[in-house]
Amino acid sequence: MPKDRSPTRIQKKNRAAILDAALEVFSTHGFRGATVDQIAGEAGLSKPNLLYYFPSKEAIFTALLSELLDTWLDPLRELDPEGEPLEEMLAYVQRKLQMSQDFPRESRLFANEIVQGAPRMLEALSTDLKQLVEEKAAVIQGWMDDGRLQPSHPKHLIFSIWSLTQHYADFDVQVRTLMGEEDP
Amino acid sequence: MPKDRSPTRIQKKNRAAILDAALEVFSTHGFRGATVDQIAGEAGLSKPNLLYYFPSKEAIFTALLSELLDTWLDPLRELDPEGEPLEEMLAYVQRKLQMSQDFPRESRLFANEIVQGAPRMLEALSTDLKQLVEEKAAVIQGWMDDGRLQPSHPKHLIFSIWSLTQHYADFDVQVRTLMGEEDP
DNA sequence: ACCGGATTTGACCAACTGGTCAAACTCAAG
DNA sequence: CTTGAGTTTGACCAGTTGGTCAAATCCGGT
Repeated sequence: MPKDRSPTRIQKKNRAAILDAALEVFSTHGFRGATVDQIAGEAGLSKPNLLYYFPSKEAIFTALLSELLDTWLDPLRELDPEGEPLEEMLAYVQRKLQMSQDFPRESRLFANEIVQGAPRMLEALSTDLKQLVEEKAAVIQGWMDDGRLQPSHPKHLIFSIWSLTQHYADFDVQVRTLMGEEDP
Repeated sequence: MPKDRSPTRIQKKNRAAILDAALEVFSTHGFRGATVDQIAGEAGLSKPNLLYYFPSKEAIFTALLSELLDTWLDPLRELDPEGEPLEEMLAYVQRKLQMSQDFPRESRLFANEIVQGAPRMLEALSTDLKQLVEEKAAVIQGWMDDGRLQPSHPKHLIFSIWSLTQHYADFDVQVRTLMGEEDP
């Protein structure tokens, strides 16, 4: 256990390597499907060495989640209540799409976890995510009430954006298989 | 190993129970996350007893897949090349939505597998599914060429239908968490 | 060069997991 | 009731996995 006083150069490097490796492994095998050995190998460390930096597999996963959630929610967070409604919505879709394209592993990590009932993410979902969605859904509802945006159900509108933008990252294999080797 | 001559009453009952239990467990934990003991317990059998009916965990999964794939593809299969384009597309969405609502476990089973790279499904994807999609995409393309349907990319249109209709089944926990306890 | 904390590792463990097997039990047909 | 195939189970095994630990090694500051 390293002292909690200002992380060493080595600590910073290894922690980062571990989290990156964990993202890679967790996102392709899910929590249970991933093994500590696999993550350690991917990070270029031995298993005991990895467990010197994180007390448990669970801890790695948790650390990874909290590190990623903020980034993941940024596109929605940037939705500006003062902006032009349609413009804002289209820009949001754009950002979300970009996010899925740039960070497919993150997308799959969340997908994996949520499909399986989000046993290790429920708290984050019902606090951080819920609060943000509640807030932004209210903004969208306001736009609809003002007649500045086609009326529909704000939350379901958000869900439809999520499903569409994340589909190509989460179901990448399926898309790739069915599209053959054509251009995007 | 039961003789392959006409299954017994008990064989039929137990095989069905096992497949149902397997669907339940595999769909919520993924292949690796599921344990044979769990499935056996859910089916009301002991582990060795379950393995008397199926030679391995892998075999259960495979049997489940081939049993389910046909049903799962039915909605698309029913798309009628002779029908009225827009009507047919809307009816397809309707059927697919109904399917996700009636069989969320099946949806999650596939989602789980595909998100993880479909290691045990690639063959089915690249043969059965690919053939069907190829065929129906051609039909849709025909409709578009004839100007009877808004032009777009048929396969991507299909993907968007899939992503939307399956989202509520696959990400059920997230939807439920964010919607609170409101009515659908 | 030396020291003490930081880092790394090989050996090890207990729990779990997929799977086996022979023995026991059930059940339908004669 | 007997019989033999069909069914069930307790005991067991080997491989994997998350995690521990003491000993060894490395590294930065003096």
